[in-house]
Amino acid sequence: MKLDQKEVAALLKEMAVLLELQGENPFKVRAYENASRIIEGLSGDLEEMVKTGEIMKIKGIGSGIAEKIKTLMETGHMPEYEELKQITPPGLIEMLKIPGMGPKKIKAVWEKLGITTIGELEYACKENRLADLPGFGVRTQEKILQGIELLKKFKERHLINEARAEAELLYQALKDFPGVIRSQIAGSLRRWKETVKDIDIVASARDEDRMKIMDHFTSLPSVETVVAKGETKSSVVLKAGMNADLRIVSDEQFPYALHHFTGSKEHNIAMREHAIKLGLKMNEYGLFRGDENIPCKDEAEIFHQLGMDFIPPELRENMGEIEAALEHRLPNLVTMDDLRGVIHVHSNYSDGVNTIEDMARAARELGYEYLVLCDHSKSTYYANGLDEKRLMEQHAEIDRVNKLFDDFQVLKGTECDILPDGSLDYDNDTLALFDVVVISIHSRFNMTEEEATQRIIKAMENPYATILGHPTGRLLLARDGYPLDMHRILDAAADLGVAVEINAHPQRLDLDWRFGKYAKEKGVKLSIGPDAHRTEGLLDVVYGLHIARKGWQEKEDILNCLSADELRAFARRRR
DNA sequence: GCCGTTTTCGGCCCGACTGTTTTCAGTCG
Repeated sequence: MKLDQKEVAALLKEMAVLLELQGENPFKVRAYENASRIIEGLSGDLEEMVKTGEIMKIKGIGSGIAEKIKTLMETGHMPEYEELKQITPPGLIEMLKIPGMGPKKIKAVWEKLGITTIGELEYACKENRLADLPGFGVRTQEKILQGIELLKKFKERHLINEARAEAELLYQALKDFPGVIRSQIAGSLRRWKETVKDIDIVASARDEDRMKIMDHFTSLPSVETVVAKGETKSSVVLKAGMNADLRIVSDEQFPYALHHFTGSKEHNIAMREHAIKLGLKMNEYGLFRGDENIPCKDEAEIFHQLGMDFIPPELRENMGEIEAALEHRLPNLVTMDDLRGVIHVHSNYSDGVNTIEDMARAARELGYEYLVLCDHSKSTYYANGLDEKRLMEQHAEIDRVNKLFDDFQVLKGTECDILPDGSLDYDNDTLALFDVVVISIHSRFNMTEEEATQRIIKAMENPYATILGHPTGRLLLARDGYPLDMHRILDAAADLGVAVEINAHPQRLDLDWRFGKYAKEKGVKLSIGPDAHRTEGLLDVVYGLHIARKGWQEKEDILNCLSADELRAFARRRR
């Protein structure tokens, strides 16, 4: 039975949830959560590592979990998991999503009242049956009902561009409000996670100003309901359907609070464990030796006090960044200023809104040196893909536009479809006309993992393929990608010298950043592509850039950092 | 369940807020 590491990771995560609902030792629960994350981010052959026992050398995986993974990979079963699954009604897992319902309360309503679904829970609240349980009361009951309402009304996660827009509104309303000294957006938004659950903002102020800032925050026009309101922390639900938290600390405490609320939780735990090793204590208010705070004026000083280089927020996922910071081998992450060209945009020759000239002017305006125009190929008839005849017209238009500038150029590219059998949508004579060929899948999503992986590898073997576009085809919060063995794809990309796209559209962000380190280890070049269908879409590059940073990418790893001529040469060298 | 520059046992990050309690448990991040 073949299980990939994603499936093993998912099973370990679920194991953690099941154990938690059984009231197991919280540290045991954490052990499973950690193991899940480690396996998910593992680069290397999991099956091999399990077989050789190599896996136990990784911090966080001991004999117990290693043994369970071994059994799972050999037999396809994990008896402990299956037993727990047997005795745990699935509705209990759903209940964890209700704000205010944790494992203890769920266990209580299950054991005392026999409640196993959210529907039953809602009914029981309305019948006033929860109020008499020990540790519960009328207020608890109301809160749970409210939580169920919120759950029904709002999605759990939000796209990064939508959350950033809301966060920016709150931040603008707060940053110059009287009494606010420093303020910043923190949380997963600052770490540039591809989707976010809520918005976190940290501010500093004098004690006597705090309450009026909280009053201001909780009564902003985008706020729908106030969930909690205290002197240091307030929590609201926005009309846009997401939660937002504001924390206020003193200005001396601001750097520590900013670090704390930037997270991730896993990163913070690991940081504190490291602090303890140095005889220090760390929390959101300071870095303490005994009772004495070690003063730090910004985040960088906190890291330096702990013997580390500054860790950029994107890397704070406890996926090796702390060790790297201690050994002074953090990557020098790629920046917006390093990007010289925009790769992968559409024009009105296929399904874009704007003309080639519009797109070129907009890209030039943003400071880029070149644009790689990649309209669709002939099979994507729904997107007005170009047949050979219209392609010639388009190339003539590109030549015309290129005469308009002496400091900017449009390169001839295509987003050429990968057909179901892995061949490309243009013949090689036609492909030879392009400077850059992006190849992507837009049809037949329902293949098996093996078929889809083969299909893509075969397409990459074509010597005219330059970049694999949006490799999984996922649409965040809407559609999973087709199943792929991404490690094999990246291995093949490395062998063949094909680059892989980080599609920067906020609904894609595909290649997933979790594969960034693996791609880097293998020497696969990545390309940041906004996939823009109108001039405004060029701004999406920023999302792709930060996803690249999250995947540990440096300037040398990114195709967009090449000059136009270097990019042409990159494409030519495998023809 | 994991881990060890005191340790193979006894710890395991830390604090705010809420609601149920008269000093604390549960949840959340």
